[in-house]
Amino acid sequence: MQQANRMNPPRPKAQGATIRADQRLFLTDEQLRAGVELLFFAYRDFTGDPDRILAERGYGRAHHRAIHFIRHRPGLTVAGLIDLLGVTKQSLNRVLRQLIADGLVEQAVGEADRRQRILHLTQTGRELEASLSETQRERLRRAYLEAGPEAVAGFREVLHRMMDEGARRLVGGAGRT
Amino acid sequence: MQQANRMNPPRPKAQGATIRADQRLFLTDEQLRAGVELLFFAYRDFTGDPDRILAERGYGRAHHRAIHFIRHRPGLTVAGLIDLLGVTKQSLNRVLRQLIADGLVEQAVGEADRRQRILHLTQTGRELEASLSETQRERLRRAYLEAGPEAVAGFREVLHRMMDEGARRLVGGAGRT
DNA sequence: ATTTCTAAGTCAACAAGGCTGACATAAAAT
DNA sequence: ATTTTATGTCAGCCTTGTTGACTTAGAAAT
Repeated sequence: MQQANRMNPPRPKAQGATIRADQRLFLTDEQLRAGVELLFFAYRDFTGDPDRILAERGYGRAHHRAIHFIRHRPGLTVAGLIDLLGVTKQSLNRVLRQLIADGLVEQAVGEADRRQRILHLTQTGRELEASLSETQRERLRRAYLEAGPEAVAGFREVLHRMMDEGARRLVGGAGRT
Repeated sequence: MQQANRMNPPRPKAQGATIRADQRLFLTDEQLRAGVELLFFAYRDFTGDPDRILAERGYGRAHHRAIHFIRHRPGLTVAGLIDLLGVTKQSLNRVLRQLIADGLVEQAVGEADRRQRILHLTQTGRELEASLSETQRERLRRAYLEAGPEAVAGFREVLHRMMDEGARRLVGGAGRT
């Protein structure tokens, strides 16, 4: 099951004296395809650790995402969470209802707008969130450490530019750039 | 919480004999958390384009992954695909059966081992695969181009180190970077 | 040659987590 | 007073993952 990947030599061909082929080797279809697979495998392993912890408690990845954002976006409303997750109200409601029933999440009536429900974690919720994100931070920490600051900057740079316009504004949390 | 999540100037700093705290700013919990979110949003947008195309044809992400690997791993067997995807035989079978029925995938009896089924795409299958991966490569190409070769190297480096041992061997197919 | 193991396929049942559509209520906005 | 918005909920559907059980064909081992 080997091979058949490198039979895709750089296409650019010489085109005048402007751009040389070897300057764009990182943009060949083969390089891009490798990036696609890298993302697939890395993301799969990345979500694997918390998935195992969640399964023990009868939760899924959707619960993880919800409590992650509730933890890190103080003052977050239901509509805000829906925007962040990119899911429908009905879909979120199902997991939110569980989390509230289980005492991991609480709601408070919004001060400015009393229709809003401001979400926050309980102590129990914070504990679960911490144990979940710790596994992911640990994985990332190891990768960052091994790769070094320069690589990390590049990692973040590329990921950032991969995002849609809309998403870029959501990244980084509250008082970010 | 007031730092740039994008341009993330590395901290080379002159190091004495010991490691100073500011050399590890890229390893703070806050930086790591930002990385976690970056991955979430980038991956979500990254899979969004093909998802839309797939939906038009009544397929899902599982079909995409299957035809991707069938396309890029010549001689791939069913068991091999199961390993790559990390799903069960039953789960894959459902998807594979559809793809075969719809004439996107064909099977050939293995030469060495006639129990095996060697998977390959038909012309139609190759066309769909191309249109799906083109959207992803295009997104990645833009991000790579904007970020530059150095950043891309870092991107790949970090992703690679995020993977589990087992997955690293599967990446890139053949002779990878 | 017979037994055992393996690759593939299938059926059934279940769960998570997406989706749409329809509707209800309270509070804000007009 | 009316309309719009934020939230919540019911019902039903789909995809894609899971387990468990069982079959068939071919390879391997005894």
